[in-house]
This record gives sequence, structure tokens and C-alpha cells, in this order.
Amino acid sequence: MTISVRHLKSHAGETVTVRGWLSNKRRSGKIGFLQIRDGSGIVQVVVSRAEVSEEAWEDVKRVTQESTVRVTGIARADERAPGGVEIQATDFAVRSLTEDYPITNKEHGTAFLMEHRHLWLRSSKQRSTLAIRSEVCQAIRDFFYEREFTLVDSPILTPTSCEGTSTLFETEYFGDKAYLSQSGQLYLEPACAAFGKVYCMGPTFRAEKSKTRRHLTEFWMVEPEVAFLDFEGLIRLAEDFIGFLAGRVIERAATHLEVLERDVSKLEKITGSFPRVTYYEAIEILQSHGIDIAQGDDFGAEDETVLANHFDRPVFVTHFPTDLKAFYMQPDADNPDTVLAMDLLAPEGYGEIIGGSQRIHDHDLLLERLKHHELPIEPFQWYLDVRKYGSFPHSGFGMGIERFIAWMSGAAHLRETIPYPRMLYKIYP
RNA sequence: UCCUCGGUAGCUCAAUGGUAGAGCAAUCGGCUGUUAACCGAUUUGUUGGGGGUUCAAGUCCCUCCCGAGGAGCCA
Repeated sequence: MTISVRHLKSHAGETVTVRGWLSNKRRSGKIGFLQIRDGSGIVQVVVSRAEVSEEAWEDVKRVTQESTVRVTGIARADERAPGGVEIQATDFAVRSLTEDYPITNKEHGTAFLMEHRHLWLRSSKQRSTLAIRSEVCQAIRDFFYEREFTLVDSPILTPTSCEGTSTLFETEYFGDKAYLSQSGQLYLEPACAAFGKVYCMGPTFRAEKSKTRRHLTEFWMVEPEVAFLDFEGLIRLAEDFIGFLAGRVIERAATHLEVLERDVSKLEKITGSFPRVTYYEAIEILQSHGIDIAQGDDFGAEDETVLANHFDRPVFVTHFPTDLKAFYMQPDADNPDTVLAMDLLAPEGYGEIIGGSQRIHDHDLLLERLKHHELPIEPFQWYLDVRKYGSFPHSGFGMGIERFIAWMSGAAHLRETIPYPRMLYKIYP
């Protein structure tokens, strides 16, 4: 019976067949140890020369790393085997022989691995990181489904920008210009009036010439938007969301966290409510750490790290000066120079994970803000309509999925948290 | 876009301006419990491209290309 390595433990004592790829081989004159990966896991296969056909032993001798193989044998527990279970082979065959596989079990540089991203995916740490990505995406869907949100996918091709055109990828659209979406938010707000609680999750694109470990030109965002949700409710939603996702990762991706040697105690702190500071207080905290920053300045990457490490937990920064934030954010009634916006900063240098706000629901105020930002009114007419036909207070946020996965998995660079990263000047493979 | 560092064998890296080398991989041989197995042998080069200085350049200078890290901007 052909089975997955993942389920091998429940087949101890049975004769099983496994198909997969050879990840490593150690061989002597009369016994061979083959590590076989089938996608669900890796198992050690022991082949004794005396117990298999001449043909099978010849295949053991000639098999190379990453060749496709098929093995039949008896599954059995053995503490000498990596994983605790191994297969004592009765038959072994090479199905497709690999020659000159570029990635060895020794060290490689980043540039070389990125050129071979399509093969690098087979490596254990890459598989664990991307398995965590899969768990995170599933958890996101479950979180919103359980809370009765409706999935509303926003378009990738858009006629206008959300916040200026300098960071947009431009493309041709039947003779007109179109841009790749950098956020689904503007499209979610009208959908709120149809469904109340909505979210979208998909790729977004930013043509920023950023070249750091925290940037991709194509990255995924999940963005909830909720009608009649105020700023306080928004922060609670974000707390619940992050706590739920972290809990899921700890619960369902434990073996992957182990492969990645992630310090799980850091992740276990991501629960309950998170500390909050206003922008004003955040600047004072930074100044108390000796950082040269003034009220009114925006945070740099280092500033975010210092702030989050100050609390050793994710921290909300709220009530930013109006000038630092986007045109659609609702002013604070108590201090009209600030907006009801929040950023969630992750510890350990993973930076801004979430950005969100209560949105302006007053038509005339939004119109005034558009003009103040020198944005054209015509392309935003449909967006203004949300305030014209049954306006309602509403709030939402966006979370960068890769940044969250990097935080969970302990990845040093976002490029390892997405199967095929797109970065400044890099689009191969 | 700017700053810093780098580009030598398939990979990771050495090499006072003076004969280009090691480990790993690969190939062949040995080994019945290996854990990135081990032991022996063999093969591997337009030193990123172009120009210059010099008796002599991987090494120094100029220039271009490519890569890595960071800044700004952002999620």
C-alpha cells in the first residue's frame, strides 16, 4: 500500500510503499541508508544487500540526491532512525535519475539559493517556513469565517491609486493606463454597506525601490473592514486576530517551529491585550532611549524595533499627527490634529505588522481631505458615494502576511516567507 | 535613488604585485547501523566584462555589469 511518510507511524509492522525523492544517502558495501522525502515528511530507508534483488542493490549504488525513487518495505520503530520510524526495504527502484543537482547538503550563499529558488523549496527550512505560511493563511480564513465576515476580493487591476502614483506598477489596459493594486481597502469600504463585515486577502504590489529584509514588491495583505466599528473596536479586533493566528501557529505548526529553531516562548507572549501608546508617548519613549527624534517625525525601522522591544510584546501606537497619515483617516474628536489610526509593531525587529484606522464617514470632510492632499476628485467619485448614500462610521486594518510569517517563523528576510519572492530588480525564477 | 561590502573550480572560501589552492560536491574503489557518515584515489579555472599602470596584475587605478547588507519609503 502506498502511504504518506506523515502517516508512517500508524503503519508499524506493515509492508508499505513510499514514493518520493532522495534527500541524502549513506552507503557501505552491504548496507545503505537512504533519506527519502515524499512531500509529507522524510523517512530513513534501510537497504541490506542480502535482503533485496541484485537489480535493487544496483539502484541503491547509483541513486543520486533528488532522484525520484520508489521503495517497498516493512515500517518499524527504531530509535536509531531520524524521526523514530524507518523502513526496512524489500524492494527499491530509481524512477528518474538526477544528475548534477545544484543544491548540496553543505552551505550555500543567498544569491545562489535565490537563483535556484524553484529547487531551494525542497530544503527542510524552506518547507517548514512555507508550511507555516499555509497554516497562517488557513487560520486567517477560519478567523473571519467564524466571526461571520464575508470574503470580498478586491481587484488587482485598478484605474487609480490609493495614495499617489509614485509607488505603483503601471500597465497598459486596452489603450488606457492601469495600475496593480497596492491595497484593497478602498474597494472594501463600499462592500461594507452590502455585507457589514468583510475582508479581502490577496497579492498587492508596490514599486518602491526598497532593498531591505522587510520589503517585497509583491506581497500579500489581509484587510478586514467593518461597518459601525469604532476605533476601540478596531484595536480589539486586531488583538483578537493576532492572538488567534499566533495560537494556531504554536498549536498546528509545532514541528515546523522546531525545524526552524524558533524560540516558541517569544510567540507564547502574543496573547491577551497588547500595550498601547499614543504617537506622542511613543516619541517620548524613544527620546528616553536616547534616540534623536522630535514630535512630528515619522518612525524609522530602528525606532520601531526600540519601541516594540521596550515592551517585549507587540505594541499599538495610536493617534498619529494628521500630516503623517493617509487622507481617509478619521480625526480624533478630542484632538483634531491627530487621526484615529493605529500601527501594531512586532518585537524582535519584525516591524510594522498592521496598519489601520477609523475612516472618515462625513462626505464633506472627506472631500476636503482629498483636496488638501491634492488628489483628483473625479476618480474618487465612487469612493465618495459611500458617504453619500447611507453613510456610516467604519474601521479596518491591513496586515502584511509575509511580515507576520517572518515574525512567527523567525525568518531573517521576507524572501523566505513567500514561495517565489518578487524584489527590487529580481523576478527570476 | 544613496551609502557600505563583495564577485577566484559546480558550491563555500584562501592566495605580501612574483608558479591560482583547500574543503565540500562529482567520478572510481573500500566499509553491515549510518546521522551534513567515514577512509583512499581522480577530475575541476577566459580569477564578472572592458580599459589602464607595471618587467610582471586575482591583487593597484578607471569604468561598466551583477550580488549582499543598510538608509529613505512602507506592510
